[in-house]
Formats: sequence, C-alpha cells, structure tokens
Amino acid sequence: MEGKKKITFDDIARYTNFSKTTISRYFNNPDTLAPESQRIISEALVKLDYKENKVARILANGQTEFIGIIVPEFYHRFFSEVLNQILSTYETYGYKFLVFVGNRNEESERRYIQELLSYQIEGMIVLSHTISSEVLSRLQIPIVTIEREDEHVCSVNTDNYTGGYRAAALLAEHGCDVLIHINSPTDPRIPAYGRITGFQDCCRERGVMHEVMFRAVDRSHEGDLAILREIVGTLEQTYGGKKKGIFLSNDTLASTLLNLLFRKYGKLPEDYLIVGFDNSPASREAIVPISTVGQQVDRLAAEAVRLVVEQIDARKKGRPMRGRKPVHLVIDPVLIRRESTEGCSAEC
Amino acid sequence: MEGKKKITFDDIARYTNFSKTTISRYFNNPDTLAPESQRIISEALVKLDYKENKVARILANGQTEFIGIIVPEFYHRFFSEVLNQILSTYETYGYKFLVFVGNRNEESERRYIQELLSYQIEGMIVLSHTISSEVLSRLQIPIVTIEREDEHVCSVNTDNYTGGYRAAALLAEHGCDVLIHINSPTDPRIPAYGRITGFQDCCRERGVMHEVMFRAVDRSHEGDLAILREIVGTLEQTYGGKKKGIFLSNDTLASTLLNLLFRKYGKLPEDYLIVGFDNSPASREAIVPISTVGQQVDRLAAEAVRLVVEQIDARKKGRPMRGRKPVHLVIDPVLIRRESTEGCSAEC
DNA sequence: TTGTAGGCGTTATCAA
DNA sequence: TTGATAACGCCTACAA
Repeated sequence: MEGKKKITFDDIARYTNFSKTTISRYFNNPDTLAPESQRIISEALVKLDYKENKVARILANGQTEFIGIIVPEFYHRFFSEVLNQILSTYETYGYKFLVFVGNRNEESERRYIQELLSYQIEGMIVLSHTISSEVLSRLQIPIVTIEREDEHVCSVNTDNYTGGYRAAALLAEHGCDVLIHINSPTDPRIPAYGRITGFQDCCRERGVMHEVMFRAVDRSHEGDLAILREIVGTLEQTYGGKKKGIFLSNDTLASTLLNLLFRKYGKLPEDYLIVGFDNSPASREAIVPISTVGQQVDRLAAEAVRLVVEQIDARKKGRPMRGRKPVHLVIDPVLIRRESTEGCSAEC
Repeated sequence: MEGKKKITFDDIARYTNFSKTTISRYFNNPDTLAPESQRIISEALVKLDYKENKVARILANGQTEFIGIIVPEFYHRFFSEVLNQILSTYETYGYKFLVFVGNRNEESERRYIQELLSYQIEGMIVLSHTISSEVLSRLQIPIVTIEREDEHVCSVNTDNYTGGYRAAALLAEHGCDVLIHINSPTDPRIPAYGRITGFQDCCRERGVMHEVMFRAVDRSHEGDLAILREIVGTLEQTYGGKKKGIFLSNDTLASTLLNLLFRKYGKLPEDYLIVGFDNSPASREAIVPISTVGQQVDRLAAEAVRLVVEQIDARKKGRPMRGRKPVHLVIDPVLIRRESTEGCSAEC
C-alpha cells in the first residue's frame, strides 16, 4: 500500500500469460482481442492496480496531445475567459494544455516557446502579442492566434470593424449629436484597430459629427479616472448642449466613465449615452447596465482550438497544409443594448 | 529547411565523434567535459539545429517537472488571479503546469486527475472542492490545496477568521449600531467559513448588535440584485434610524449592494457602511471605492507552489514526508480602508 | 487472435 | 574525461 513500484505492461503480461503486445492492443484496439482475453486483462488491470503512463506512449508514438498556450496577462477578463473556454474543449478533443503567462517580455516568451516545443506540443494557441507572427510561422507547428497581429499564421478574431460600426450606429440611432470614441493609441495591425475604423466609417457615412480621442488609458484605474475626468471637462465645454454618444474601448473604462458621471450628477445625465466593449461582467453589473459590443468568447476559443486540431490532424496524414495561406476566421460581435443607451424603461 | 526529421543525440554524437553519453553529459554535467569538447558539441548543436526532447528525458529519468492544477471556474476573479500567480512561479522553480477546469462535476474531475497522473505529474495544486481531501491524500503524490477543505492534505489558506474579525471591527469602530454579514450558506469545513465566525466573535466581544444573513447569493447578478433589494427593504424596516455596517462575502456582491443604494439615494447614504472581501478590481473601481479584506493572492500562490515543490524534493531524497501530518499554512488578510467606510475626505 | 523484435530519445551504470 | 550498454514503458511492423 506504500510506494510500490509502478505496474507496467510487462507485469500485466506476465500475470495474464499474454504478451506485452496484447496488453497494448487491449488499450488501442480492444476489438481485435478475443472477448475472453479482454475480460482477463481487464480484471488483471484492476487486480494489479495498473496506472497508464502516457509519457512512454508519447515517446513511442509521438503524440503528446499537448497544446501550448501563451496568454499575455490575466488582468483583463477577456484573457481568463478565453483561457477558460479553451480549457473546456478538453471534453471535446482530449487535448491537454500547457499554459504560460507572457510577461510582456519577448525574451522570456521565447524561452516559454522553446520549453513548449521541448515537450513536443502538437500545436500552439497564442494570445500574447510580443512575438511576431512571422517568427511564429517559422516554428513549423500548427499555430492559431487570437485577437493579435496574425499576418503569417492562422487566427481567430472578433470582427472589430463591425463592432465599432454597430456601436456608432446604435449611438447615432438614438439621436446623438456628436459621437466620441475613447481608446488607447493602437497599432493598426492588430484586430482591435478595426473598432476605430468601424466607428469612423459609420459616422462618416451618416454624416454625424465625431471625434476619436487617443489617450493612454488602461494603465491603471487612477490614471483612467484622471483622463476621463479631463475628457468630461472638455466635452462639457466643447459640446455643451449637445447629446453625446460615447464609445469606449472596453467595459471597464466605460464603467469608470459611468461612475464618474453618476457621482457628479447623481444619475446618468440624459445627454450622455455610453457603449463599452467586451460584454464583460463589469458592463452588466455596472450601476447603470452598460450597452456593449460583446465578443463571443466561447466561439473565439472553440474555433481556435478547432483550427489547431484541424491542422494537427491534417499534418498527421501527409502534409496538406504546407505553404497554404493562413486561415483567418472572423467572429461576429454581438451588440448588447442596455440601459446606458436605451434609458430606463420600467422603474424610473 | 522543410520538415526534416529531428536531430537526436545520436546525430550529434556521430557528427562530433563523441558518444551519446558524452552529449548527454554536455547537458547535465557540462563541467565533467573537457572545455574543448564542450566547444565542439556546442557548435555542433547550433550547426545541426538541435532541439531538446524532454519527453525522452522524462521517460529515462522520471522527472516531468509537471504540476497539475485543478481550478473550479474562472468567474470569480480570485481563481484567475491565483492561477496567474501560480503560473508565474515558472521563473522560480521551472515547473510547468497542466491546467484543468473542473466542471463542478466530481466524475469529470476524477478523470482529470487520472489524466494528470498518467502524465506523471510530480505534484498537484487543487482549488476545486468537489473531491475530498481524503481521496486526494490517497493519490500518493504531493498535493496542496488553496482555500478549500483540507483535512488530509497540505494547504494554504487566507486567515478568513481574522479577515471577518477585522471587517467587523472596522465597522464597529466607525460607530455602527448594527452589523450585518451577508453570505451564502457555507460549509463549516471550508476556510471561508471563518469569515462568519470571525465576524460573529468580534461582534460578541464588543457587544454590538449583529446578524448573519444566509442567502443564495452568487448564482447570478440578477439573483443577487433581487436578494439584496429585499434585504435592503428589511434593513430599512428593522433598523430604521440606525447606522448599519454591512460586510459582504465578496467584492462583487458588495459592489452590487453599493450600486443599489447609490441608485436609490443618488449617493451612498451616511447610515450605510460597506465592506467587501477579496480586494478585487470590483472594489477599487466601484462608484464609491469599497473597503475590503484583501487576500494576499500572490502569497497564497507562492506558498502553495513552494509547498508542493518542497514535498517533491523531499520525496526525491528518501521519503521523509511519509505519514507526516499535513502542513496548513495561513496567510494574513489585509484590511483595506476605502471610501465606503471612511467617507469621502477630500472632495465632498 | 496473438507473439516477436526493434525502436522512440534520453539517462544511468559500469567500465575504461 | 569518455564510452558501451542497458534501462525507461509503450507502440508498431511483421510473423505466425
């Protein structure tokens, strides 16, 4: 009952008078065994308390069923939600996940990748963005990125353009005189940039007055608060009597703005409409539920895993993906209307 | 440059005219090699573009450097934060983490554990609570739990009792006439129950009127809202003119209550003081920053990993932990005073 | 339906 | 300082 040495196929073979091969077959092709043999072996397994050793199996057949994941951080809920959904696909595909958090440090992320490769991962899902897709593509294993620069590898992204477009459209429909988009300075090559162009295009098409304000938001709550306070000051001066529709780059920021206004006025003033991005709990649980553009995180994750697995499978039968153009999947965002734009129908 | 077959020690040995053994030594005991030999091998590695294969190494020496993790869910930020901190210890100890999310389903968690064991993990950190510590202790590998029932295994927990005590003390110090604790029905065997007893003991010691309200909170935001609305109604009836100090089981719930009151009165009424638990972003970013009892998540995680690693090391040299009583570490909580109890000093 | 023999890429144990 | 050889535990032809 103590620390006995592990039971192997050899032990079972000896115990049952079969060969190791037969034991192996019991696990991999049970139907090629005589029913009686199956029973004998199955009983022996219990009797000897056999525990399988996948490391040995991997060495023999090369299939680790490992997928590596690199996440940049966990502060933004988006990442923990995606990770959650990815991990949940274990039930579907059986792949196990080796997870690393990139420290925004290219050098260490490189090391993580080497480590992952040394464990013979069969594929990789990358959410971190410090390593270029070109470098990733040279890794010679199936790779899928989520919401990051993806020129040379497969990817799954939210249709940010449509998201930004719909946010603007929603605000315009509610008769806002001026639309404001607040965002941090964004690299045009990453998918999130689409939110900006979508917003702008919608405004232009409809001839609505608009402005994109790039500020160093998203560094700290205090910083955001200060920046938004200043912005509110500016807005009240510049667009005094006008109805203002404000689209923020994420729900946390939207909630911060909302709180700011609510504290100032004891309510969300009627000349302010707010839309966030992500459909994170922060938007639903805000003091006034915030309209938002929801990323379909479950689908992002599911498609990402599906895509890696597809490539892994393809590579197992020949090498059909060789030189093929990377696939870029796009997931539709969902516009969620809440009180911050619709007003409070019932109870006010 | 295409899909060449992998380079092994054999290739390097042939290329350098050393034996496989020497190549192996280069990696494991470089100092036992002649400096010249080291140079030769090191150059060969580059020239041949060797990539190490840890699976083979594991099979040979039995050390996977894997630690398994089972997290119950990712909705509560606590878990993603702990996971984050655990993963970050890679830099310190070099252990890699295989992560599973338990679906609140005992059967599947059992399967996860089997899967983890089959990959020869060297230890396990468990945050999920569907599997009893007794069952876990029979797994014969180092195990550490975090904030869950831990009778038969090592654990790291926040000192919930002190947390509850300090929350109550804070409210009492501010002259509250009655203290209320809102929590979901809690199993007395889990650490979080300490919050309740700590709260009660403090109230009793000080002779403060108090009440613990067990409600089915934490299932959904809408549900919480309804429950809290009802509670507020009750409180206003029962404790009309009194100053009420409310301690909630987590920050999200505290924030929901705060929003409710703020919407109702346009501010946080002066006869309400609020304290949450966790020091999650929700408390800092609330419309009125919420005082809270902070779990030192970084320390919880760091100690948990240290504890598994310690056991793993101990087991490698003999088996000194055999039969020893499990270690239960306790981390002090940190009381964080914010506006929801301190009032607004500056700007009001 | 079952068995034999060799291999997967390292490390460990003796020798030299 | 270096090598030969046997593990590690399983899988996969090929054979019977």
